[in-house]
Amino acid sequence: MRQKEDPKGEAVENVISNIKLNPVSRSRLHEDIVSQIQNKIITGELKAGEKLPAERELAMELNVNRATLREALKKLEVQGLVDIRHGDGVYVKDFLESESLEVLKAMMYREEGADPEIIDSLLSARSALLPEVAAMAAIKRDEQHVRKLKEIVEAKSNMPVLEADLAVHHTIARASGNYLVIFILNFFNKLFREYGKFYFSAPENENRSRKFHRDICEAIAKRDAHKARRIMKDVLEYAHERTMKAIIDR
Amino acid sequence: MRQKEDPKGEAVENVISNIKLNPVSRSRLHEDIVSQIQNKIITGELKAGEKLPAERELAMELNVNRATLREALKKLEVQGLVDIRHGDGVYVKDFLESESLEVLKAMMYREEGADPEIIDSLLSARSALLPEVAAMAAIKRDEQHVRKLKEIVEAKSNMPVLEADLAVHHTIARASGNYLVIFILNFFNKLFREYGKFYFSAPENENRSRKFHRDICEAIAKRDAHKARRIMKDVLEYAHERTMKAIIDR
DNA sequence: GGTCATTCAGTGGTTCGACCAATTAAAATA
DNA sequence: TATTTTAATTGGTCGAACCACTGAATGACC
Repeated sequence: MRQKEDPKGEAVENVISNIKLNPVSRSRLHEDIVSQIQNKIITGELKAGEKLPAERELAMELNVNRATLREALKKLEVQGLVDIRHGDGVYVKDFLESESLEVLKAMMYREEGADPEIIDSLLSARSALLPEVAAMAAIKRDEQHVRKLKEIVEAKSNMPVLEADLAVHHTIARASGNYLVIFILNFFNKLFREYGKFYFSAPENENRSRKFHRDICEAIAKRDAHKARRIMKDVLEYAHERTMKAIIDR
Repeated sequence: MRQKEDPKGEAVENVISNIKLNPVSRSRLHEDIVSQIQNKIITGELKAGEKLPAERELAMELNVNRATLREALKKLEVQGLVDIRHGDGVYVKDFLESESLEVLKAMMYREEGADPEIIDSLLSARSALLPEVAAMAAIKRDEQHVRKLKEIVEAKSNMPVLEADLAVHHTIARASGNYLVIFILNFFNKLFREYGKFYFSAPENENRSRKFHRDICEAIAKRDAHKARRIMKDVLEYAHERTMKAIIDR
């Protein structure tokens, strides 16, 4: 039975050989570690099922204390990126099984600039979900939501069109009365705030959005679910196409 | 300047007086702490903006070591529930502003039994999103996904029907090739694992699901997006109705 | 009296070294 | 050979210390 710590054991070779993690600068140490391991997992350098070196070893390799490394591992555990098993070891999980939007965000931001594949994912997901949300909103909305929509439509000349657009989407999500939808839409909007500039850089798209805001507001006010769904679907598919074109041409 | 630790200072009174956190049993200590603080935030006992006692104090109150408390706080930080400011303190955040699905899950699980409104939200959101995902999957799937679906369909007599159902949804999400959709579906599935029992308690629903798995697999294998969308839509609307009925009648 | 730079106690961040507890596999035993 | 025992490995907790940042009290200066 071991009684002493850090028995100066030679590198264990029955686990993945060497994952080349860099020693780290002095400040937000554990955050740097989180980023490093997160990136190695997301890029596939660390694959699902692989066992990380023991904490004592890994800490030494990173040139940090074990407690600091453990704080980093705890964060990665919450993000669903690693599985920590008492008495056994730390195992890499499949990051696509993660439900952490933090991880998704890390995937999106891991490349400089805009990753066309990720933006395409976002725009597709919006196109898939929002038409039905618009229909739900048309049915379940109350006067308060209609008032809010009209406010945005009327005030939007004083409002950047991207902000107005996000506000319209957000209000429609609220009007749908569905908690999950509100949550998901909040996340979509946070991402679209980054990427919407590619779409709204063209003036004709801005005009189209203004018209869209008027039309969807009217459809929801009239409780016309079918029309709301159609309007939303059309504008999102148009925006999808134009945004991808703008990104590829840039 | 302080040179010694734990200067036996009297309880500081310029922060929230006493949040009554219970000392904790010996195993998964930091997880118990996470749960306690999480609950206190979600129930509103700890309000946004409030400052937690200093780590050294809080650790003493919980009867745990400071390192253990810090691991718990790091997890809460990732969940977006607290804001840790070096040299200042730990502040409670507004959990409704969080984009962490972990937090949403904690909110859903905080009541005993099943909250009909939450389940209705979940089933509506599924009905809104998944038909389009099925259509996407029919177009973008490759052979690997078809093989996986057939495996599930054939093996599912040995598999609890709920697990088979979740696996089918998950495979379809992967086949869609849309990262956002995969993440969102993972989350839906984790919730539905809790609530699906209300639906599958009826044998006729289990049979319907088996047929659904066969049909959607076939439609996707044939790249028939229209049929896949229709099949998914029908089964989800049926499941929505039956599940809500089962819950209300229970 | 008001403004600014300084000081310093308090707080989170990191380090060290140790022991506890769960797991696994090798070794001893039936 | 099958089972039990043992010991090494690994994550979990502990406690004590020092480092680094923040903000408010202090005091010099205008």
